[in-house]
Amino acid sequence: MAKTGADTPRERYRAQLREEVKRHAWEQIATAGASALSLNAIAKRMGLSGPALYRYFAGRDELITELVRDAYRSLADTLAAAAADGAGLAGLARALRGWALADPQRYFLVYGTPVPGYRAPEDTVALADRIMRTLLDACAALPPDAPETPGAPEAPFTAHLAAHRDWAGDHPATPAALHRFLAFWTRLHGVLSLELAGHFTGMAFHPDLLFEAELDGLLAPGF
Amino acid sequence: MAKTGADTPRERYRAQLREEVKRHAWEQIATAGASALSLNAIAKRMGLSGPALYRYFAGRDELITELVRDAYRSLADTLAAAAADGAGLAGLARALRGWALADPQRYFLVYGTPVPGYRAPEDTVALADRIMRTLLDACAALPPDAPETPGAPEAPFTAHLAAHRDWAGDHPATPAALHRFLAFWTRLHGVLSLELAGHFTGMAFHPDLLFEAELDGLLAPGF
DNA sequence: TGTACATCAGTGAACGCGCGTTCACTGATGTAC
DNA sequence: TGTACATCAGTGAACGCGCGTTCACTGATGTAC
Repeated sequence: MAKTGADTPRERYRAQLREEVKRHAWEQIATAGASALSLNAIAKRMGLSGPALYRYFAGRDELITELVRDAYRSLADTLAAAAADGAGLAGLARALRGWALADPQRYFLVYGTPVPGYRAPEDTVALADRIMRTLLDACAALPPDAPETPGAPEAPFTAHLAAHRDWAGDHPATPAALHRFLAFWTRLHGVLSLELAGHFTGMAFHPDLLFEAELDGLLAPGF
Repeated sequence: MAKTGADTPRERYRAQLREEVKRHAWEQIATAGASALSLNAIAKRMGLSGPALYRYFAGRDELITELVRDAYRSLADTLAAAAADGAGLAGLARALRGWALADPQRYFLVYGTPVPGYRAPEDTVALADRIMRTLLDACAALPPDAPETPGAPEAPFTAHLAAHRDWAGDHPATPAALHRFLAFWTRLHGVLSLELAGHFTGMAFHPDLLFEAELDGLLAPGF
């Protein structure tokens, strides 16, 4: 009787085929980029006729939106699983890197160049929040910075965050933790996105060592 | 007699029209992203017929390549001008940020999500090198880190760079300077690209303050 | 267990679109004597 | 300064392509009695 989670053979088949479409979509994105995604091409690859897919997706846009949602969910789950396994901030960082390396175009679909017109559906911000909350938790869980040297002034941006912490909602993170979270996010994204985009090719160093070096800096007191 | 720089009226006109095409191309990219760039659409907007543009560009690919080249050149020139004005690393950072904010899609065309198949033409790596060299110069020009506390070990990644500095060619930068350059590049790219992609919207802090905070960290000894 | 009906997956044809690109041609602009 | 010729910008028609999407239809799968 439950409407959600109905499990007739037909519904199972539908869900299965939707998944297969998405698998092919990811393949196509990996090969030619997200802008080249085409319903007809996917159908052809699956041995179906073009219009068949309209039984499963309202159109190209819904498919892309679904892929974005899946990417967010996958990353959120990966980080949540790492956190549940007791990973600290360093563990989360490495989980993030692993996730990104596993499928660069999936990473870019979420954090890459935005298409000027595109507006992400409402519910993806909740998914993005889940990711940020997990990272923020780990930042807040770090041992607080050295017993405040009296007279050592807070970083100006940390002070600024104390006055602009609305976006963190009711999260009990200190301004310093918020600051560390933002540094964590932006620095690791910086290394990762340049690495994935191939901007380090031709340079002989190992990107994972640069990643670890940045991570080290983020874990240091005062970072 | 000089083949280059010939300046007949016709050649001036050609150059002028090529520029106009590129201006429209940038507008189109800013509105709908680089993947939506279309020669026909540009021609229409200029009041010309589609095939007319083939007098000026061999095709869509040559136009895009030319835009990439221009973007690289523009950034290289901007940084070189700042350096010539006596700007240090902080000044270069702010020049970079100004350049990126002036036209986000231009920034993304160079440092954004790569199209899987695309191979950048050979001469753009030389332009990318010019940019990196300017930044590397500024990193090398910083006062060297505090008189090495004896026993304070070098960061492992700095040591790694000492053994993998080929990409810096004959640049007389110390491994520490190379390391600082990479941190500079990746951290600022991290803040910038997330800001330009709109990932901070909804958070109430000022991105320029985060940028300055990261910059501060990069200028500190030991960063 | 068997028949009658409803549901739904998938097809093929079709529409309109915009794209990149080629080609033969017209008309204006510059050049040489 | 004037005429004859070459150069080149831009046009319009055309080709082939793949796209997203709609629609009427067939045939298989499930459901109810």
